[in-house]
Amino acid sequence: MDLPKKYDAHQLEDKWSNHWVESGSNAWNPECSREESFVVDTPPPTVSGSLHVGHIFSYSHQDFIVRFQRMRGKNIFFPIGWDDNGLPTERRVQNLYNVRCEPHLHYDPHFKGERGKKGAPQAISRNNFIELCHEVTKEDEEVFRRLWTRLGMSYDWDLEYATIDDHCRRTSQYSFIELIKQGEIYQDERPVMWDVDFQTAIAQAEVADKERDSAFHYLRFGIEAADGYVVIATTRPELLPACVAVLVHPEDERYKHLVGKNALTPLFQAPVPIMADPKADPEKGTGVVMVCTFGDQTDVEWWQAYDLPTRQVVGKDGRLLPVTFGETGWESRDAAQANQVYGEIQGLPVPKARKRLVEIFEETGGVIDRPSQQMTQTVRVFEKGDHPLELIPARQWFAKIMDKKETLLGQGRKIAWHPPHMQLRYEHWVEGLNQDWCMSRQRFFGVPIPVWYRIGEDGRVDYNARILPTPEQLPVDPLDQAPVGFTEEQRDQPNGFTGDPDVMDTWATSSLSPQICTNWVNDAEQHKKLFPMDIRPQSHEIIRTWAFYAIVKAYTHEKEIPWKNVVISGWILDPERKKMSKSHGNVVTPEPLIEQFGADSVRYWAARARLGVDTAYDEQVFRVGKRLCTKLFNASKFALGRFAELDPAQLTPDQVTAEIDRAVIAELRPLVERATEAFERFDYAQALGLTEDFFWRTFCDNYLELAKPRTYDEDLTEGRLSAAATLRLMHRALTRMLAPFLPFLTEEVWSWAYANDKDMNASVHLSPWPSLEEFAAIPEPAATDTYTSALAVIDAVRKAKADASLSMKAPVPRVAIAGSPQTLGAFEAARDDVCRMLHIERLEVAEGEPEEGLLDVETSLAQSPAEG
RNA sequence: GGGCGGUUAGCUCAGGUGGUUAGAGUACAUGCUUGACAUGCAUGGGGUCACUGGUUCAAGUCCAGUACCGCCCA
Repeated sequence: MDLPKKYDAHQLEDKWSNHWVESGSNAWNPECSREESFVVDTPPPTVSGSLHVGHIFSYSHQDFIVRFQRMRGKNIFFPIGWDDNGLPTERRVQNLYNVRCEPHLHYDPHFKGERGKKGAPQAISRNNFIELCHEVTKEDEEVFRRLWTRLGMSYDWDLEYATIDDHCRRTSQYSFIELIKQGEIYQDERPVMWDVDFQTAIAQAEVADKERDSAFHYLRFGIEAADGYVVIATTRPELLPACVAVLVHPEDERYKHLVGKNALTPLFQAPVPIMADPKADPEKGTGVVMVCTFGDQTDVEWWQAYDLPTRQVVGKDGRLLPVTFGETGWESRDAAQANQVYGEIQGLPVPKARKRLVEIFEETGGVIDRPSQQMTQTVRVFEKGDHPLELIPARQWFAKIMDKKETLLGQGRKIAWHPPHMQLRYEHWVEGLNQDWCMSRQRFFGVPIPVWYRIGEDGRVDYNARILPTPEQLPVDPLDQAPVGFTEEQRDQPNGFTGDPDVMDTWATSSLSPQICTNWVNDAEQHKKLFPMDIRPQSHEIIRTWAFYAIVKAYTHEKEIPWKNVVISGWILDPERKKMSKSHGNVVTPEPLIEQFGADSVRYWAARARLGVDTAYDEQVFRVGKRLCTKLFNASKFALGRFAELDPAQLTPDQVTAEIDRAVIAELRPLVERATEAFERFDYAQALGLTEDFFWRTFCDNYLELAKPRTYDEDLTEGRLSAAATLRLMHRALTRMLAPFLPFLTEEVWSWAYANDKDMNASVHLSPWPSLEEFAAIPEPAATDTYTSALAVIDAVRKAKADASLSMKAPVPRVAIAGSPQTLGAFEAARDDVCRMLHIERLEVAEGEPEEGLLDVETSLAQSPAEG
């Protein structure tokens, strides 16, 4: 066989990725039993998100594990999906096409999106908008598909899914309806965390804390029917018109006498009760707190506890709503002044309203008690948004989770987490839950909430009169389809129906990836067979979302865990150890790296990082990967060349007769054991490290050099046969052990020599992972120190040559070694090979006590290199 | 404020159940065109294992605390 002259990564990538697709080597076989299968639940990446090296980092980790399991003979279930519904896609579409979704508009069948359009955003209908979203996700998916293929990810592409496709919508809606029927999902109108930019409710899991510059403003509240005032410190003065009560601590002597009286809000002159509550912190601010509709979660609690009135001033768009003081619910002792002041801030966005109101405070005497105090404050922000969240009452769907914290902790403990401390992250999240999962989103591109409502005779929606679709109707869009028994003409009419306008939280769908992949709704038998899955690989920032919600769903539907193992990848950090993200502007895009170093080298880089450990981005590592590839390429060509003329049928374990060959096989055994053990623990990095080190040091630098002279014997001596058999067996094992990491190159090398072996497969990736049984026919060496004593002499002579600035092939007239009889006996088996390798002309052996190490080695070199 | 993880050579990282002189790669220095590989080979210099205590015959490793970095949650 003519082997390629130089290592060309890209040529191999094209060749083999096409070949794998054609041969179907990654296909899952539905006929195999569960015990023979390895079932993987892969994270569907957000396709519209920015793609950077962090993605290929953690996705490669899955593939290392999967490829190992495949070689262990497992029937691999390895699907891939795309998470394309939700805000990121909508935002991308808005920016790309400069459009805005207006749900009240009618669908325009002739509308065509145009990219990069200037001017004011064009308003388009919901369905036109959704069409554009589909268009964009199609393209984005293609980018990912190409990247994963280039990287050699061994997905079964027949199992591909997208969270917006029919199957996922159907599964997600099916789950939703089932949970409504079980009472696990309910609808309620209550204050929810609301993003004023996207104008949607969000869930606790999507909240991020951000530090902001803020200030305490000290305001004087009057006391009704009394002299004096109390001072309240607040960071949200714009909520003053929404004030409904004032609280002090019951034990606070300063204010005890005021409890039961009314305070009067400054400027608005609204009488509000002064009450005592132990949650009012005497240490915070002045010890007096104003309760508003709604400043924070505690306001909501007080509002509920004391049945306080609601004075909503912040609207869903984040601007101050029109209100009239003096009307019922908006009592004021001076409505004219209140309305005049409020008129100044009505309609303004919250930050501007705050600024303006503070100006009015300053202009008006007797309001400000003392200068405001600058501070930094932690505010809650939607993780994908910019402005602080508001608490706004709205009708939403919720999944019950607060009632099953203990149960969910128990479910988490049934799962093995890798590394184990990641389970704590899950536990802490569950323990810290403070509200049910808000599942509905006021968005457009997502899985619709599959519910209609009856409309009464009076034209009002009766939210208690729900109409649910039948399973056969799914997936359904209640805004486009009428429920059974109704016609489209009855939509939004008295005695008719209306569709729920909302979509689900994207996690409501992706939390079902185990059910989606195993075909829970359509094929109960297959689902039963694959569920729970074996592993869930993912990174740690989505423990609270993807992992958590999946555990919730698996429990509520089947009282089961979704997978037996969760395998957590770390992050790639930038060299300053900051998280890589588009907003930080520190992302590295993967394509140029694959161009420059090749896919195998990029995979090598990913494989070097241990599970769960955040790793600084270091481009050096790609170069190291490339060097390993080049080394494997060259060493393979050479090693194979050493036995190419021999019939592989001759190179069997029983031909390994030389002691030194048996000794090196004895070195290989623990490697196989340890690497296998590491891989079984999902510690691919350890497996790679051990294998790489052995391949380079033991195999290339030492054994290959040691055995080389024998392989050049002209006759087919026993020694030559033994060396050839050892080389072949060892190289065949090492190639397989590197295959999960370097799938392209190892497949190429495999095709040169081993594809036709009877006990192997044509593809290295379907060949068995090396085992000790493979070498069982090779006896252990008679002495334990044959290899190590050879190494001691090799090291010493090499050092002597290096110190003398001699070439490694320079002849050595004399070497004298001294050691124990046992060591010398062990060395005897390596003597010929060592002498031939190092060009030692005379080797003298003497018994003695070595000063250090196994042997004393004295090397006599030629007087000068010139004469030598 | 609570929790989790980290701190080992200039850099990136390994270091099962404590046990000779703490490792690898890279970078650096020197030499070597070795019967495959100069994208290589050989040799070498380079460490107060963050710090302070403690347990122990023995601590990078176990315990307590401190500092700094990162993350998660208030």
